Amino acid sequence: MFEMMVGAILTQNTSWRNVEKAIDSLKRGGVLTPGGMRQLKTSALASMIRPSGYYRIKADRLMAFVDFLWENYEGKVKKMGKEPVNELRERLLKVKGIGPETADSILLYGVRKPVFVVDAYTKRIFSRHGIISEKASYDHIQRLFSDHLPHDEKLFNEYHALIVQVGKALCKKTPKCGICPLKGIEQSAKRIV
DNA sequence: GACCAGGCACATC
DNA sequence: GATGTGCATGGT
Repeated sequence: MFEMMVGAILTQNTSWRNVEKAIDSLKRGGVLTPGGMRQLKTSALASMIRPSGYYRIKADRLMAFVDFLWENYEGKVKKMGKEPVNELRERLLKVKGIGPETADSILLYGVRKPVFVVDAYTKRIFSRHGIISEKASYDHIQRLFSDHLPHDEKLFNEYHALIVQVGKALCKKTPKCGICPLKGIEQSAKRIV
């Protein structure tokens, strides 16, 4: 689903609320498709996604991704989804502006592959519980989940959604403030490790 | 008005 | 290989 892939890039270090405004503007402009977006000038795209912040950089990144889609898959998300996950992930990571989290979001939410997405919330929650180190690498954290959970797209999708939900409610300033709503997930977190 | 948000590339040491 | 910095808007 192209919209989710665009969202994955726009949400880089940005709240989803602001991303929605940008997505709406793309929808209204009728350019929320690989073909429509490719027709745009980068500057025009940039002004449409302004509310999502870092708009000049993100316009470049979106264009790089759309070019990638056209150069390799005739602009078809479906065709991209047919490629084996590991190969696709490697290729996505080579696109400028797509790092591990964005690549994995595209794989999970865009083409429904069972890939676990690690984000700031995941790190914050699980490191605060002493389950991972604060400076654990992306790959390390991902492997932790990947090795202990069944590879099920729906499960990963839901699990990530729950992490985001808890993460948002989580106190950001004082790691040990004691009022964070985390007690409930502690058991489930430990169970998978 | 300060601080933060579901990253990433690039420069520098 | 680790660490620092720029990118920018909108909500609290």
